[in-house]
Amino acid sequence: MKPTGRATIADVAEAAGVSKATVSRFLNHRERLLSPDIATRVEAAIAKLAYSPSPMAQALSHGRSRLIGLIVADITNPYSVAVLRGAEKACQDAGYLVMLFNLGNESEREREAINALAGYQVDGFILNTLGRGSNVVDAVTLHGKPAVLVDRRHTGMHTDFVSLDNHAAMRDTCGHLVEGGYRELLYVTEPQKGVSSRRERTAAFGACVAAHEPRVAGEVFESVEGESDALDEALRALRQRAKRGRRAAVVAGNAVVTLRVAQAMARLDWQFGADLGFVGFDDPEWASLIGPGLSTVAQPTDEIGRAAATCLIERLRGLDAAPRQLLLPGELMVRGSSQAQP
Amino acid sequence: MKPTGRATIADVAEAAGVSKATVSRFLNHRERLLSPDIATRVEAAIAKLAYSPSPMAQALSHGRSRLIGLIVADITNPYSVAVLRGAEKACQDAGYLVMLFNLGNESEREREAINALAGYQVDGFILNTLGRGSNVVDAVTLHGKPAVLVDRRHTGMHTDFVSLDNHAAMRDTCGHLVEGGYRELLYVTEPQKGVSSRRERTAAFGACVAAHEPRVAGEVFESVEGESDALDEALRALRQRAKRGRRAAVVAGNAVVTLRVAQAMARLDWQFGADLGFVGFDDPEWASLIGPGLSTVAQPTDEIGRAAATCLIERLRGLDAAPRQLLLPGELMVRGSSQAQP
DNA sequence: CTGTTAGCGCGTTCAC
DNA sequence: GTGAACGCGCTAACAG
Repeated sequence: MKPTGRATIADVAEAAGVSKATVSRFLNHRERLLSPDIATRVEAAIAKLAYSPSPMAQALSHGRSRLIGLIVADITNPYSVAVLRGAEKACQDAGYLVMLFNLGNESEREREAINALAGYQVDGFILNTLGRGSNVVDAVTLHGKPAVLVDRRHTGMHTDFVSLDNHAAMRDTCGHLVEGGYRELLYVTEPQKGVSSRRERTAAFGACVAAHEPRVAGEVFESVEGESDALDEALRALRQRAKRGRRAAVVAGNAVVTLRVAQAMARLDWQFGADLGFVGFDDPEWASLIGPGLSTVAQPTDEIGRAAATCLIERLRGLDAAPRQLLLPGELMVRGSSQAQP
Repeated sequence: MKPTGRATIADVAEAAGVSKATVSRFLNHRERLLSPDIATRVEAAIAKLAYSPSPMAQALSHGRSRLIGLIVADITNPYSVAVLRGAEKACQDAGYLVMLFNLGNESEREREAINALAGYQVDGFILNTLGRGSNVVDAVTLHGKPAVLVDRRHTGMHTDFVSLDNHAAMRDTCGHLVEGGYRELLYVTEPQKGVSSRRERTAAFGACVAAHEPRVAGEVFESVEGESDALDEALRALRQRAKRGRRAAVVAGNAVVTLRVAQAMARLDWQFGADLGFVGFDDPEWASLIGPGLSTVAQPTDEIGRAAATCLIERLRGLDAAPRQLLLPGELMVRGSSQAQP
């Protein structure tokens, strides 16, 4: 066995008494048949030496690496992880490996990430990033690799896009609350900045309220990390408005916000359901354990990740269709926090 | 600009009017100075063309890829993700990229993972895997790459190892409970199988109880996914024993178990603190929101990941010391579930 | 059908 | 100090 520990194509060629090219053909162009005699000899040698081609050398020569670059805005975010999980699985199943780059919320590093990954000749990108300062388009386009956007779209970037169907999910959510008798709604979101998903959900909330006017009134509150006083105040104001017999409910834009609202409720010593209705986007495992259970909108995170990877791999296999848009449905998980109180 | 979109070393050489070798030396052997004149010319060309060497070609030729393979038993586990996060950051800071492989709890795939990553010439491995069927040693040794184990040690594998100091953490936990007047203790863990961390914690629990005997009595219960009845029964039995004035408490082996126990408490309609004391390993964000707040042992997950990566990178830089063992201290987060009830 | 040759982009001898 | 030549492992273009 060679010092490197791995057999090379040359070793196989020698062992089989043929040339490297023949071995290469045996591997890549299975369809064009080579004389059965030689084929079996090669096959034997390749098995005997436990040979498997070096992806790096293949990448260098043939240009494709069977690597997929996954760039995540913030790996702290459970949503990102859930997507990561689905995507990683789909990639593995298709014979691709995932190279991971976490931006740690520093959106300026996006370019750096793309370049670093492109250096390794990744075949394509899965992007779950902020997408502000849309020079990203150029970067990706520059390297000529296909990309899929997850959850957050970049303005002006015509690539495939996979996400929760925010509009439908919000419609279901608000419908459920209105039907349950809630009349004063407050949508709590993280600061929108340029993040498309936050903007979409906020817009959808506005549309839903408008659709139910004048029976229903709605407001939006941007919750900033660390500024818990403001959130407490917003919740108090909401309950004030609810005083004249109109029941009030909060809709949380994601799991982070849900956590903040739950903490605020604990500070105020209010009970979900009894004092304030609630539905939150994302369905963390602990949702059923808080108070009477938190109603949520469960995202099909695994499917989203899988769909993103599948989309990308189809492109890698040559699909040349117009940019697609996959909006996957969420599932409303009704628990105690949005049940009518007897 | 070339069709590939990226400048090669040849382009730089031509632009600077020198040979490729000179450019290569400028990059790698900065110490040995080449005539200042040429140096500046090369530097200019390299900047003008925005040249950066191809890691793949480097890997192929020089043998090192600046890639680190990270194998995770189950990316669903928040602990794995937390480690992943710390490791990824440390790797990035040191100029390495992470290649991710998720076993999805199929421990047989460990070999496959190692081979796949080795194919890409990863410089080393970070392993957070089950480590059963310890043929892994061979596999890693075979490829001659250094590795560092996180959280779970593989029997007979002499590599660096990073983990929580399970023994100390358990000592603190039990000490806290005993001090708080709890006398009947139940340690709930996932089935131990071959997982070293679970065995260590269980053993440490036994040792702690022994140290406090005969004032304190302790039992161990293995909670299997889906078999919630058995868990409910174990908790009832615990409270039975506590009847004669001895207060009872549960210690949960990790966040998964904590979740199961919390669900059981909800089913039984018992309150943490009032009906049963509780401390759980791992400190999920929602711990403070359940009942009066769940006491926990917070693992320094970020440091663990960072330490693992740092260890490995030191090895890659040539450190040739005996296998090290880093046991990082946990932090006891005291909340309502283990407070003495008035 | 198969072997020979020429690169992919880079590091590293070896001469000059 | 610097350039030419070779090899890393593999694929693709030509021959035969």
